[in-house]
Amino acid sequence: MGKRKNSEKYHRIIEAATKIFADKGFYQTKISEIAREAGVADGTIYIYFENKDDILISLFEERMKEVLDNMREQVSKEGDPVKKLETFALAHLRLVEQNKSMAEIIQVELRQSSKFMKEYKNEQFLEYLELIAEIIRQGQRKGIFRKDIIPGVAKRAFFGALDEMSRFWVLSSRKQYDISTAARQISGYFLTGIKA
Amino acid sequence: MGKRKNSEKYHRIIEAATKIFADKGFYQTKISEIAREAGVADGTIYIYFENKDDILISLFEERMKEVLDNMREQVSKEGDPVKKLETFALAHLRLVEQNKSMAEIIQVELRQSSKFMKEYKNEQFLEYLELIAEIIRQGQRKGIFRKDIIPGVAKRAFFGALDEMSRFWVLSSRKQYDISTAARQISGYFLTGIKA
DNA sequence: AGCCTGTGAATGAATAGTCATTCACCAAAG
DNA sequence: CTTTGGTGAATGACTATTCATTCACAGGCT
Repeated sequence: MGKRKNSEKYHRIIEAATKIFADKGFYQTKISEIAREAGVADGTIYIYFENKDDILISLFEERMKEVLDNMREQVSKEGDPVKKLETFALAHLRLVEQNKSMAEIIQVELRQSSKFMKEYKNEQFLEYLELIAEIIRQGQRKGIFRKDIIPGVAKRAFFGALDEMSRFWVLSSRKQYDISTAARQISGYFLTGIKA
Repeated sequence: MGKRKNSEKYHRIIEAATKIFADKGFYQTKISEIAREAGVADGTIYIYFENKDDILISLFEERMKEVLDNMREQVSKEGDPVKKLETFALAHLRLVEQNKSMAEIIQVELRQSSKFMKEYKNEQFLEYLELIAEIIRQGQRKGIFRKDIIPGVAKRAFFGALDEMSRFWVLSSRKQYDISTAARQISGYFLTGIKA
């Protein structure tokens, strides 16, 4: 059954689950609801996924890989570490904007995942963070960023700032600030703060 | 039953729940486990709380009020907005350090709250954020912080940076950086970034 | 072409287990 | 004897998961 992941139904289910998980939360979501949304029978879901957890995990991996690749590419287009960070911020927030459901899941459900799937290490996410650390290290090597900045701390601070902004975005209905303004502000003062 | 909240058992249950929610997550936690941990019968819990959700909500309100008051006091001791923010960062991270279980719950479960308790607005938390915004506004009035900073964005960025740092703290067992170093770094570059 | 048959995807009703919540009963205190 | 706080086994609702059955189709046979 190597074709499971290529199947159209596999993707229909993932999409349905993304929508409903984001809407009601993982535990609140019934398999039968996902099935209805995807237009398949309850049982069909178990042809494509091992269990409910597996849907959530698959959904991440499917999407995060994509996001990570995309981000890597965008960042690598820029040579200057300062520009790289600006690009990262903007791209991150744009991604959230364009993909609200997925963002909600990452915001809320993934946070839980470390609990209910102790064994599941979210490699992709760690790599995503590492991307930031790498940019910072590069900037330090070039003498653009202060040497006393600890990349392991800074990457989290930068990501955290963006992430908190996204949370606000995702959870509030009316958008008070537009996304590029927010991105500019965040990368703006962050950069000023770490520049040599 | 006006004495419910003063009762010793009430607090024992809250404490037990805090510990177990943090450990396994809200949905994973059985009432019977909380009861066992608190050393009471299952039914007793329903004398002190309406239902499972109510335990979580009470647990927050009980604790957040305390935290908020404490933070307000510490911050108000400082006159200078720069110092206020530094104090805030350090106090926040210390709080996390001293209260790992509660921090985990805020990290993970509170994020969900808007899902599973639609009606529950977390006022206290919003006030906590507003505390940061207020400091920033004050700094702007005094001409210490740049006028083009949007307090509503900056408060989230600052909190987000701290929060992401805490997450790292809470979820990782070995502490790579000590807390005051992290606090100094974060408030450090944040401040540099927003100073006039 | 028409017929038969093996295959496996898909179905959804039935199962099986889990747990929040209740409540009939207890014991201590007054 | 009555009240009160407490108990924990029993209840009942809820749902993830299973599995016997259906169905559509491919391709071999006459």
